[in-house]
Amino acid sequence: MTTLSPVQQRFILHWGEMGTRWGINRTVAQIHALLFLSPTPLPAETIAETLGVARSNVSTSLKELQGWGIVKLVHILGDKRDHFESMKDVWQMFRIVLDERKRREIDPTLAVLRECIAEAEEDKETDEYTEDRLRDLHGFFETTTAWYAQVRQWPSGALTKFVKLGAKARNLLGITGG
Amino acid sequence: MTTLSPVQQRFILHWGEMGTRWGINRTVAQIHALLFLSPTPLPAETIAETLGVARSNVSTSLKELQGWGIVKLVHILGDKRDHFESMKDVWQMFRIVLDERKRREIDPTLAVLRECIAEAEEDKETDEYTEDRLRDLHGFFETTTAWYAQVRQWPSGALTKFVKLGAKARNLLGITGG
DNA sequence: CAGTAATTTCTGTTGTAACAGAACTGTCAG
DNA sequence: CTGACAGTTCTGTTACAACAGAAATTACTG
Repeated sequence: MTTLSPVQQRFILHWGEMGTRWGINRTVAQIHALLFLSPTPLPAETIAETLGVARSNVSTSLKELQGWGIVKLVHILGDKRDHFESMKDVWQMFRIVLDERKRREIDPTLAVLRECIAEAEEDKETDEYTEDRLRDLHGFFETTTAWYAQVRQWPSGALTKFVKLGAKARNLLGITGG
Repeated sequence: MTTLSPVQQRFILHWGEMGTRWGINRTVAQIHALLFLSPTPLPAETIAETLGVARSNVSTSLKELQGWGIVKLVHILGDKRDHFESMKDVWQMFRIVLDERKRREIDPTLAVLRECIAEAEEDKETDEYTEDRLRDLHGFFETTTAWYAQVRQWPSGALTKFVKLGAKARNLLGITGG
């Protein structure tokens, strides 16, 4: 894996690019892509060589990926170096990422909204219009997170079944109008 | 609106912070927050003063927001300046943002994956393992986007109903096992 | 057809995250 | 205890997006 095939290279570069668009460090995303494609766990040194980045950079990025919980440190018999492997189950991987982003970003946002609304209720320096908009937003996040909490428990095959049901799904649920 | 209440200020700052975490420019997000809270459309000049950023920066950011389709240029009778207003329907707003991100990021990713898989099938320099992983990923994005295409058509109230159904929903849909 | 106000585009600056390389720490073998 | 290697942390550099201010453009108005 020290040298990459054109296909591997293309995917890793694209994955890095996508990372930046979603607020993920490019190198972090590239390392994740590399590990995701690798059939075996890789040591940090190999990752650095393959991607052409500094060893120190790899160390930091791996810490980040472990923090997300999608990369794990493993040991290989007869090799004292740390090796790293990516989670391979795509569904579980994205579930973890979504959970984590909810925890890091959505939950704090909900907290801020609640506090803002509470404060706006008291001192009437903040106009009513602002309060209404914040309530809307709060309601939106409340509903969508509750909805996600439910869907995330579906087995991965369930989404496929749901898709196949098509428009029938809404009828089955009795969800009709606005 | 030239001067902000503490609540408004807090929300705008937080929204800007959240923006950066999701790959949205801080100022762009702040302007969006300001317009979202504003009961009336605002001219660029006012936005610049209120947020304390350069007029030119506001101009660029407003273009960006209009590009996303969540801010519109409007005119006020008797005022020749351009005014700007944010979409207020939170559900529609996020639907638009999701659509746009799908178009800009998910669709190109699907294209890359398809091309990578096609190329991997031909020249066997790329090992089979890589091909399998790319297929997994492609399947994942295919399913989730098809699923989103369906859910996005639900009226906003439908999600609330779905949440209230709780675990019953899966039974109604006949979605049982993995 | 000036002259003014509004807006956009251009250009140089700045702040910050990402980074490389060095220094440091820890671990193990002999 | 010493040397070699793996891994982490620190420090200075770099690259780039974000930005302010100036210049240019556009749209009116009298």
